[in-house]
Amino acid sequence: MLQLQAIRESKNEFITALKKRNIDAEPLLNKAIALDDKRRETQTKLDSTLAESNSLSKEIGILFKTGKAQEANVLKEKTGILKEESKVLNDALTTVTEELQSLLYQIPNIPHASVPAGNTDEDNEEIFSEGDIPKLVTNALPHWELAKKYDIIDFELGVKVTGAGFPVYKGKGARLQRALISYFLDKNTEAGYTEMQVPHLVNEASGFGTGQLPDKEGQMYHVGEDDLYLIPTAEVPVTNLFRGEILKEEQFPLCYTAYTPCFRREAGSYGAHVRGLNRLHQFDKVEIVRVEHPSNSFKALEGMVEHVKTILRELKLPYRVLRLCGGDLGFTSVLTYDFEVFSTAQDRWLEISSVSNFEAYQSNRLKLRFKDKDGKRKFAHTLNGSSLALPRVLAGILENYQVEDGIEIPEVLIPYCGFSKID
RNA sequence: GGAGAAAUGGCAGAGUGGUCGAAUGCGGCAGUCUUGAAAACUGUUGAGGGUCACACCUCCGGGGGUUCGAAUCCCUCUUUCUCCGCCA
Repeated sequence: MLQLQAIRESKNEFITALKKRNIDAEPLLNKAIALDDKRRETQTKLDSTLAESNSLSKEIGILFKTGKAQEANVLKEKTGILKEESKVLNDALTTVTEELQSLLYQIPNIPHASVPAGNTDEDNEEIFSEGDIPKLVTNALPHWELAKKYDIIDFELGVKVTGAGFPVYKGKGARLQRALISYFLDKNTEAGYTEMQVPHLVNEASGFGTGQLPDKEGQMYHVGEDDLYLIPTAEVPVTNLFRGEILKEEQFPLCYTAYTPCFRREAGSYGAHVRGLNRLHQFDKVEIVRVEHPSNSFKALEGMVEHVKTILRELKLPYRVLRLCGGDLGFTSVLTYDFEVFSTAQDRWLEISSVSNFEAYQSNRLKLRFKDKDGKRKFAHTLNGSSLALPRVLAGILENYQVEDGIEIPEVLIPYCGFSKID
């Protein structure tokens, strides 16, 4: 959520920047300022009404104590009127505050200067690529065929137990999954991230804190009976660990990593691009989350990008890094880098990581602040990234490492798997 | 799931209708003393709104109510603890 003060100070810059998201923000921002003016005005009126009422109450107390009941009763009538007034004003304040709040929820974050304008993923900007695209054997198979051939992932079993998009990993497939999780967590730990195990269900307040609610309600599974949401990413529980906190400056940076399954309804997705592991309702992901001093958040973002690169380099997967354009940028993000691995057998790029800086947008919702040297409270910056999402990494490995008589295991994973080939 | 108890500032813990935004202790910060540190002593120390700055307003788990006036009384929800039951 944007800060009112920032909107007031930088309205024109915000309007220009939000054009990159193809949004005409001018009416929204003007309305926000107008509502805030109204809110302040109402608040001031209410305050002075309450102040008058408070001082009268004190007088009444004194009058009763000194036995002047008659005079007290005269004042009581006055406070009665003030009470009516303050009730009306209080209702008006509630209304305008809620209106302002829901308006602010509708305004996305301001894209960074480096974010290219654009509408779709076609307009994303490739900024880096690495790794050779392997020459595969003739009759190379896509991962869903390989999964069947070597009996390591069973999509039909998942359909039987739950439904489409809930695969069952079997034997070496399951072991490879577990190996990847351990490997990612170890790499993140090495890089200074503290491993956490967090709940896989969150309450409504957490959904609001990181921005999944109110907009993306339909993307999360909701347990109505207990009013809880299945997490779509570890970002939600991990970032919300710090909801409402006031940090000390010397606590920065806070760096955490967590493995969780992720649950996404993916309403409306269909077609060839969602075959196999390409798009699932439940998948595994290892996430990294940072809470940073505002002066360091972009440096931290670059550091996260470099960190993810080292992992892909070790896995020897061909990948590229994209800077997302305004139209593709997530609602709460200022700047996002997507990592894509090349799926040779499908002849397409698969997104495997998304690394973002949210600046103060989430912090404002979370009320995640720190005290600076002058003792002033300011919003911290939050960042997160996948390091990494499992299914498409797995797809990339299966497809790119396939040989005539099986699938080889990337060298760094062999100690984790306990085998070097799937056959 | 049943029965009971509780929820107060960073923490501990007073406060049961009227200068209570809240005693006291610990912790934090600043200072005195000291070569330095510790100890001791003195001062200071919650959050939000509002203001140029004050004033002022709101907040004692959340919401609602009674009252001129609520941390304090009533209703309700949530959470925690104890006991019983069930259970990986």
